[in-house]
Amino acid sequence: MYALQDVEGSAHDWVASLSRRGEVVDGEHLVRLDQERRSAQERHDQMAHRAKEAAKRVGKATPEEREHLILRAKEASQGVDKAKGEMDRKKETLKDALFRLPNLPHPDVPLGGQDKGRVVKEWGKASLEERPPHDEIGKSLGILDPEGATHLSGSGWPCLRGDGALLARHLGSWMVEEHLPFGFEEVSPPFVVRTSAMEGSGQLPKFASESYQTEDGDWLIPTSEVALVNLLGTDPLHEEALPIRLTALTPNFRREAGTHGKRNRGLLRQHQFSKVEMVSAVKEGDGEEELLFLVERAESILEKLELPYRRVMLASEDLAFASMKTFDLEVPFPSCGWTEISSVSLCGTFQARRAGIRIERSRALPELLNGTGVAVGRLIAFLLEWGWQENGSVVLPTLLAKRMGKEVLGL
RNA sequence: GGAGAGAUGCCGGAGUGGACGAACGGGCUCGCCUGCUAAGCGAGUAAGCGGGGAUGACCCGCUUCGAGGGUUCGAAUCCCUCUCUCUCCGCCA
Repeated sequence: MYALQDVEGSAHDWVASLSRRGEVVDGEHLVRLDQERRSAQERHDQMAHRAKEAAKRVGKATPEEREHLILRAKEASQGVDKAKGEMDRKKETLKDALFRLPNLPHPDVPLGGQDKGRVVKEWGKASLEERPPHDEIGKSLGILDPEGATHLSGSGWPCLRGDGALLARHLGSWMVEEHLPFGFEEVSPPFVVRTSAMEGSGQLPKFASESYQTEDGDWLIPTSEVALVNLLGTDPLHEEALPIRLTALTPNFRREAGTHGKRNRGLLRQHQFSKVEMVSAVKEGDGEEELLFLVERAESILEKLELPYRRVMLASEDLAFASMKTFDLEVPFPSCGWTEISSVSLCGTFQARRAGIRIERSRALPELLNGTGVAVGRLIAFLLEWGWQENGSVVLPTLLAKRMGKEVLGL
């Protein structure tokens, strides 16, 4: 979201920048709306001034002149109502237009679509030799129960059992514990949020169809980013407290309508999945540095599990609504290739403005960032394929083996 | 779910129809005083938007006393709705 008062000077820059995302915006229209809003306010302010003066005169009037003055004041007051209605409409129109604009891509971001993402780092050795897909491995080990999930909930829902459930539980809490020493506060937020929260972090108004809405009009969080980001807006932030870092392990709910196929099977794309999320609020100007910090946090998870990955800078058309710059971490699935397991985004002041996140006694807004550190379901899926052996068992990374109390699943 | 109370500036807290952007206290800032982390004295201290001005100092106007609507010439003050907080009851993990 951009500031109303910036429209006049910046609308044309926005248009140019947004076109890099493939977003077509009519800049002339924005400028026109802004001019209309200004002149509407001028008219209103003048009339309100006159009406105020008239009302004051009534209060001081003698009984004889009173009646006459009230009549005049009444007229003035009616004029204000009209002018106010006009002004409010103009403001609303402009706000609504701005509200629908996504964040501006960072200049570093490569131009184009999905295929234009830039691999900026590779770690570990990616063996892509043929293996069964993770869901088959999981099923034969008895740790994935898609039939059970379907029986309960229909297609697209996860059900982990036995070592699968244990693995999910260990991975989730282990990852949170990994982040805590780096200045993160752990949060266990509500999984249901108001519409205003979804708007604040940028999931609405554009992507309503992607999320589940309750009968009361609230929403199941599609990511705990929604909860964590909006949590920051409860009270103004203390400047000395920055950077503020929050992390949470939560389930996330997405409709993901109409997604089937090889790349989406098993745990890869579900209506419910849990992940560890990280959110940071930093001083304006510190966003880029924090972005790398968060990426490295996510990478350290994979490195400690001795899993190969690559870091990709997303291209402009691939950015999320609120993001200006995003790094994805991808892992090489033998069955279906490089697959996202973490996504870390710099949102600048975009969300702060939408969600009303302020710094106490300061005009500056904080920059916000969010990132996955990392997704539990996809991590399990990758572990299954990565550790798979000809005899059908799955070798666990050393660190995890300790925690699980076993080195191999299925023996 | 039922009953009641409340929401005012950075904080506390007055204010029940006009002279209230808001008493008073605290805090904070600047200055004075005191010769030295105390006490005292004085002044200042909301934000947003629009206009003027050199995109400065500054000046003018509008809006804002939880949010939205209503009554009125005029609302922090009256009415309605909503949100939130607190207390009691019910219900539960």
